[in-house]
Amino acid sequence: MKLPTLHSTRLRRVARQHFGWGSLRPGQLAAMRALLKRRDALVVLPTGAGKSAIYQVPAALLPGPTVVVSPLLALQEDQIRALNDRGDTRLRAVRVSSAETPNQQAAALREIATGAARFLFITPEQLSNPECLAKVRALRPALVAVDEAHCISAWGNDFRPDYLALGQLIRGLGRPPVVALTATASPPVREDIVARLGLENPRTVVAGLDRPNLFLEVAHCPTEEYRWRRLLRLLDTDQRPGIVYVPTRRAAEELAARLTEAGHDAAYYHGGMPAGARTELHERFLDDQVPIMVATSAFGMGIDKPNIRWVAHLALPDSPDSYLQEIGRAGRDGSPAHALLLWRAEDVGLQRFFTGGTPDADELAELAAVLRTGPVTRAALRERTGWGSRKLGQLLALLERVGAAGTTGPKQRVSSPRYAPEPAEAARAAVAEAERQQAVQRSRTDMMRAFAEATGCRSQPLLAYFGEQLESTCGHCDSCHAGTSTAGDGASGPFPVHSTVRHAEWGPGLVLSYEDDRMTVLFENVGYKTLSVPVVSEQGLLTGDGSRNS
DNA sequence: CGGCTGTGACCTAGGTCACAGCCGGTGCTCTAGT
Repeated sequence: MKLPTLHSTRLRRVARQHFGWGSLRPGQLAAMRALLKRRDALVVLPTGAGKSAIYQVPAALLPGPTVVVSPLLALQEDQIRALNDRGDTRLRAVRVSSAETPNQQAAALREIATGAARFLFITPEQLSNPECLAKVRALRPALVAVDEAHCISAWGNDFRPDYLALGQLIRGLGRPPVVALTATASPPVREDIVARLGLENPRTVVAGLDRPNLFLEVAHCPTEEYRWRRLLRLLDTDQRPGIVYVPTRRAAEELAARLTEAGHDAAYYHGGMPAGARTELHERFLDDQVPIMVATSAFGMGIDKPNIRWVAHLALPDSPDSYLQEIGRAGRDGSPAHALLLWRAEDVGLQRFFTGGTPDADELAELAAVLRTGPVTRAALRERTGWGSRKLGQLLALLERVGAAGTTGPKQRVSSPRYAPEPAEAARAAVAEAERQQAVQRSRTDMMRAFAEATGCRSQPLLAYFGEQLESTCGHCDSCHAGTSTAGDGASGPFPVHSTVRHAEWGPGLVLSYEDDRMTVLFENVGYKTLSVPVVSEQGLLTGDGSRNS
C-alpha cells in the first residue's frame, strides 16, 4: 500500500481540525493536492458532494488569500455565512460587491491584507473594474476558485459578458493557481472552461453523474390538458417538497395559482420578482415552508437542500446540461426521489427563440473598423455606436473570438490586435462563429429531444452525452422498470468510444457512444449528431485518426 | 420558432376563420430621486 504523502496528511489534518470532516473522498483529495502543488484543477461534482471543500481546505494552508469568483450575490452570502459561522478566524470570509458601501469594501480588503480574513468573494463584474482588479492584485492571492464555472460557457457569450474576460482578469491578478468548480459540464463545456480560463494542464476530477436513487421518468404529452393531469398524478403520489420547472415567468405565476386552487399549496419564483421576495421565498423553501415551488430556471443555483423529493419539468429543457443540473437537486439525502419530464413537441420553439438570431455583418464590420482607430473603453463604444451594453458585449465577444478585438492595458480598453483581419473579413468570420455557436446550441436541444423520445434505458444516453459510459442499463428509469431497456452493454462500432473521427462536411468530432445501431458524435463545428452505424460503415462517412482522448 | 390575442371579413347574425403583431430566460452594476 502506498504511503500517504505529506500533502495528503496536512490536508486531512486541516479538514479534520478546522472543518470537522473526518474523511476526504479520493476525488476531493486529488484536486486539493494539485492545488497545494500550485497546479490548476477542473472539478465536476454534484452540489452537496463537497465541492467547496476542495478550495477551502487548501486555502487554509496556502501562504496568501483565496479569491472566490461566484456568480450570484445571494449564493455568496450563503457561502460566506457558512464559513464565518465556524467562528474560526483562519477561515474568515469577506466580500466586495455592489451591496457594500465604498467604506465597507475598503474594510474588507484591509481585513484580507492584514490576514484577519482569508477568503475574498467577488463577481466577475467587480474584477473587470480596473481599480478593483489592482486592489485585489495587491493582496497577492495564492488561489482563485471559480465557482459555478459552467456560467462561463452558458452566460459568457451574451448574458454576462464579463465572464468571458475572466481568464484575462485572473492573469491580471498575477495568475495564481485556478480551480474551476461546477456540477455539470459536458465535454464541450469543459473545453470551453479550460480555454476561457486559460487553465494549464488542469488536474481534472469528474465523478458521480449517475444517481441511483433518482428515478427518471419521461412522458410525451399530446396536449396541455394531458400534461396538467400527469402533473396532478405526480402530486397525488409523491411527497413534498418538490420543484416544477416551467419555461416562462407567466407560466410560473399561472401554474402556481392553478395548483393552489386545486388544493396543492404552491408558490412561484422567477427572475422578474423583487429581490426581497426572492430571498424570502428561497429561505422559506429551504425551511420546508413551501411544499411546491413553481419556477423558471432562475430558481436553483446554490440550493443545497437534501430532502427535495421530486423535480418536474413542464417543458423540454434547452439541453441535457440544464436538465441534469435541475434534476440533480432532487434526492441529495440519498433517499428515493423522482425526476419527471412532461414534454410536448411545441416546447422546442421557445428554445429556438432563446438561442437567438444571427448578428448583423454590417454592424460587426462597423465595430471592427472603429476598433482599428485605437484603444477605446466600452463606455465610449456604447456612446459612439448607440448600442446597449448587452448587444455591444455580444458583438465584441464574437470579434474577440476571431482575433479582431482584444482587451489591453490596465484600463481594460478594447482595441484591434496587430495583424487583425480587415473589418469585412472579421465580420464574415464573426458571423460564421455565431452560426457555429448556434448550431452547437441547437444540437444540444436536439439531444434533449432525442433523450425524451428514446425508448431504451434513459441513463445510458444521458451519461454518454457527458462522456461517461454506463456499463449496463441503469435500473432506475421508466424504461428499465417497464423492461423495455435493451441491454446496451458492449454496444460498439467501427470507432472506439472517445476516439477522434472526421466527417467530410462536419469536420472533426469525438465519438461519445453507441446504442443499438446508432452512434452519437460530438462535432466541434456543428455540435451533437446521431448517425446510423450501418450507413457510416457502408458509405465510409467517417474516418478515424486512431487517437484516443481521455 | 410557435402560441396567444386581437381584429376584421364574412354578410344580414353572431360564430368561424385568416392573419398580423406581440411575446418569451438567466444577473451583475450604477444612478437618480425619495
